[in-house]
Amino acid sequence: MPELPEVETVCRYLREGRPDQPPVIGRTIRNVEINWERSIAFPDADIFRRKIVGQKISQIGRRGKYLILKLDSDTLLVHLRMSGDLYVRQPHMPDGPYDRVVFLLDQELKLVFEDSRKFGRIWLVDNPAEVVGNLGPEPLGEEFTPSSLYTLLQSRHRQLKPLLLDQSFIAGLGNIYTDEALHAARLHPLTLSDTLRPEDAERLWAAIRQALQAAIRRNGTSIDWIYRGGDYQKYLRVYQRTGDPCPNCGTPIERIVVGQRGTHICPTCQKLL
DNA sequence: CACGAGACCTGTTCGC
DNA sequence: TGCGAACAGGTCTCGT
Repeated sequence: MPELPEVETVCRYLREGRPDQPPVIGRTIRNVEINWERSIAFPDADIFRRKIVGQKISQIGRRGKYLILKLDSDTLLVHLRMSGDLYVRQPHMPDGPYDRVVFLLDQELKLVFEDSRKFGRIWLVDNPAEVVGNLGPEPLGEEFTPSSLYTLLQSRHRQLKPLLLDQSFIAGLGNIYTDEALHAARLHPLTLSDTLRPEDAERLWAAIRQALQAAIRRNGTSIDWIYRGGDYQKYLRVYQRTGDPCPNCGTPIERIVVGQRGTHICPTCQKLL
């Protein structure tokens, strides 16, 4: 499900609430149900339970695709991977078949980690850098500039798409927004990173920021039945639009495979340099 | 260092 | 209709 815009949306719902979901800030974790132990990456499930019970959630943030919940004395990190979701369930709402970890809060509220494919992971650590310390820059942050991207691209000799998906290069891009950004920047996904000129890097920089910001404004992209809310899928230019006309030139969008990931390009607009 | 394959999982869709 | 293959928003590990 989630890339940066979807995680940002989940983060905002947890922090600020939404019509069917009260905010989670300030609530105390009274107990935890762990229905799939491997969802807990660290520490072991019994230690996790013992440490987390009684702690209050004081802040909620995001780094790359990680949700970061500050507790009284530890930090809870959640990565939703492919099919995860994290949201508050009210007493009248039924349990679901994919509830992997359920945090029981005050007032019969539950913070539910739902994850059909079981790829998602949760950490409870003293220092969040233990988990997110190796991430690359935040693409919407101030330190990410056209020239910093150009320098980073020059420092590697890799195909653009796998490089943009590498979270230690830039944090937060996934398959959807990488395809969207490369198309908007008119760059072929197999282009080698150190062949870009400064103006190519600047176009890519702008395309990445634009795609992420526009998707956040639409509350993210909903492709499966799993994700509730966002509607950026209506505005996708190439992702899962194989055969549809390119919004720039009308050429049918093609699907190729790059680094074992389905990849969507316009063969006219995105020429290999 | 760069790259490809395989693993981890379950559910849906596609093709015959 | 049925059934296996292919595919899905992610990341890690291993071998070359």
